[in-house]
Amino acid sequence: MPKIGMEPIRRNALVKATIAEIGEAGSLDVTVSQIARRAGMSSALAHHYFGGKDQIFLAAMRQILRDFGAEVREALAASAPEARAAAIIRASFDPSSFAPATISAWMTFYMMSQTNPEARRLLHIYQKRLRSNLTQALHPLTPDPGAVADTLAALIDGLYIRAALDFPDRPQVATEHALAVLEQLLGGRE
Amino acid sequence: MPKIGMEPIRRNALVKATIAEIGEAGSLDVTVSQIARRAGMSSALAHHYFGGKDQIFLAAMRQILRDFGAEVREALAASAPEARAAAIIRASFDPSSFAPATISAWMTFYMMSQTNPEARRLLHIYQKRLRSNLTQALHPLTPDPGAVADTLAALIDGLYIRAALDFPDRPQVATEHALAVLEQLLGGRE
Amino acid sequence: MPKIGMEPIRRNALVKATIAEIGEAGSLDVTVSQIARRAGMSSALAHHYFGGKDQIFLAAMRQILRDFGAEVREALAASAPEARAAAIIRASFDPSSFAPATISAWMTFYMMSQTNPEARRLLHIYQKRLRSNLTQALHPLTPDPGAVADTLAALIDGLYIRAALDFPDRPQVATEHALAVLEQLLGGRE
Amino acid sequence: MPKIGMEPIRRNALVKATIAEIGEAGSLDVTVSQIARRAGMSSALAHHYFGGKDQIFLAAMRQILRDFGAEVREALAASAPEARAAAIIRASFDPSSFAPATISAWMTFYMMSQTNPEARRLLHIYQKRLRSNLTQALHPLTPDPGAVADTLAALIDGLYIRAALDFPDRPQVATEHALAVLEQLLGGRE
DNA sequence: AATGAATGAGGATTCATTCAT
DNA sequence: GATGAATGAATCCTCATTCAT
Repeated sequence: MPKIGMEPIRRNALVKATIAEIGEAGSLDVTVSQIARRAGMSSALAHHYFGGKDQIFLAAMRQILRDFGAEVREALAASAPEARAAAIIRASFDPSSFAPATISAWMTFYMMSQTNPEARRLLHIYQKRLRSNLTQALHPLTPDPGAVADTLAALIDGLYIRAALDFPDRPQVATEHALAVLEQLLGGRE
Repeated sequence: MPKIGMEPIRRNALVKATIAEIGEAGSLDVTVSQIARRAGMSSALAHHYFGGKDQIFLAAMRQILRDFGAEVREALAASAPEARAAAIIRASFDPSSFAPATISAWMTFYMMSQTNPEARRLLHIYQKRLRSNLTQALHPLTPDPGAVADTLAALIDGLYIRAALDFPDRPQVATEHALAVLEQLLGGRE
Repeated sequence: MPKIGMEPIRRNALVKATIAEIGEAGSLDVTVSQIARRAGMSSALAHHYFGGKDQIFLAAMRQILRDFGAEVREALAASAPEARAAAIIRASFDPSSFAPATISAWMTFYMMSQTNPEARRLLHIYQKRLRSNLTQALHPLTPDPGAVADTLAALIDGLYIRAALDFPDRPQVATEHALAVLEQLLGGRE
Repeated sequence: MPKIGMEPIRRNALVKATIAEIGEAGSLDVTVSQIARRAGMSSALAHHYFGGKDQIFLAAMRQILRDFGAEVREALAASAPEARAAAIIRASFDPSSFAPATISAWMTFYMMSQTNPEARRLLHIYQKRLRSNLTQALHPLTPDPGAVADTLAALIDGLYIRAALDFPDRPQVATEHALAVLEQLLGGRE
């Protein structure tokens, strides 16, 4: 007895299942059937709702990006103006970003960006937003917030990849590292 | 007309073909047959020489790493002691590192590292070597070469990914950016 | 036009096709595609329903064993107590057991038993059942039904293999042979 | 530096290696390369000497049959006339016949007989010889040596298969069993 | 809304066999 | 006599995707 208004519930379940499944597999080598089974439905229905595997994954990635965005917004709202840049850094290395599923999703996302335009578009949006957040946060702290933001953004990405791939215990080290650099970059001014 | 001593030739051809094919496809979604065809042999022979697809790719990655290592060594040899850190940075953003094939190979490599132990081992070796090179180069320039090396290494990775994925024209920007940060990090001393 | 409830039909068709195909080939050197084609479906569907080639074959063997078991049961039901041992012998050499497909299946089954645990399990079950049937049938006829049953069971297997491999026309000879031995073995009592 | 007169040595090594390899694999699923490697030569040479995989295996089977024939001959020569039938039975269940390699070879041999004429021919020869040996041995003991020989031959095959496939420890049981039946079959006369 | 049924297309891998040296 | 080189052909299996119900 098909219910009405199931669509958002189903889509949500699929997104969650996708993230979980990718996390367990460590890569995108996950079948649509596996995802659908975990989400409690047939693979046909998954296709019905999303149109194809890529789009299922993209939806999952959008979710991850959305969650991260929310985290950043919260962190910013709770911080004094001078602490906002640090807050962004802390959010970037939040343990939730180091869940195996999230790491795998990011790697897959990077790979996909090279051939899938929609993935590339998404990635650009994310990067622009991060840069904009950083620039704004740095505004009261340095005469050239854009330059510092660029450096920090790249550093965050680099530290993330290294922390993710190398040593599962390095998120904290990465945070401290980035914070130290931030200080140093700003310190040059004083 | 089978000649003797073909093995190294074939292996080499396969490695080259793998890199080229990955470059065109933008991912590891390349069949062994495609690679073998481009290398001018049957897929069976490719298997015969390497044992499997993963090992073919790993051999290709080793080649890329080897090439990069050689480039760094050359750059170091040709530089005055104070210019060595800058030389490593320049080598890291050498146009050869931004060939689509190289970028795709790196992404694939990152992905593989999450599940394939041999890939992970390779990646660690590469990272250790880069850090060691940087530390040594920074020795005459700063009292804490290790810390600066860590920052630079992460920054290089971050800038590389961003340059690779975002804007195919940004290698130069990345170089300058990294060099500027280097100066700033060292400048903290003065 | 996919109907619902096809599974048992498909499985059945595959089992039949497997037996037929093995019969024609004289061995398990039959591709899943051949079997599937004969069963009127794609090889992918065959895999979907059975999971793999071995399991397809095992299902076919189970069918053969089941058919044989039914035959024995019928023969036993229709026989007077003193004639039951003879009935089992007759059933064992029924022409249906000498269909090329059945012979090939048995040979394959024997081979498989050496490496495949499930096949070995099945074989043991079959042998236990045969022995139990024989023992029960011999109960009223001899003081040591177990010993006679063992001899008869081995004799039946030996005669079967010889009849199957040697002379396609020997089933009858085998039956008579086994019946004569039965008499002799029991005659020892008198 | 190719030596002269290597042919018999090579052939012998290959036959031995084939038996060993089949024994380890438990089936004919052994590659020519494996066999050749174990025999210390290239697979090409194996082909050169035997022409093909089937013929390599057939040569191995001939060896097994020859060994068994020799064993029987020896046993017969060492026995008093009344003990010859028993000697054949004992030879048939000699531990050497239950080496995994031998068992697997026999199974393979049976399978092959169904499609390979040369294998079938070989099998017939073996069976005729066994029957002839048994008949001769039974001559002084029973008025119908042919009939008893047929029964014993079938029983031996049946017990062999059962002993081989079921319980690796049953050779002795099989021997005793066959000897008991022999006695009984002859006893019917007295 | 939901799914069981079904498949085409492909893909890694294996192997017996051939051949030039 | 001996082999490294090479491959064609095959085979199992997987999976995203479609469709009738």
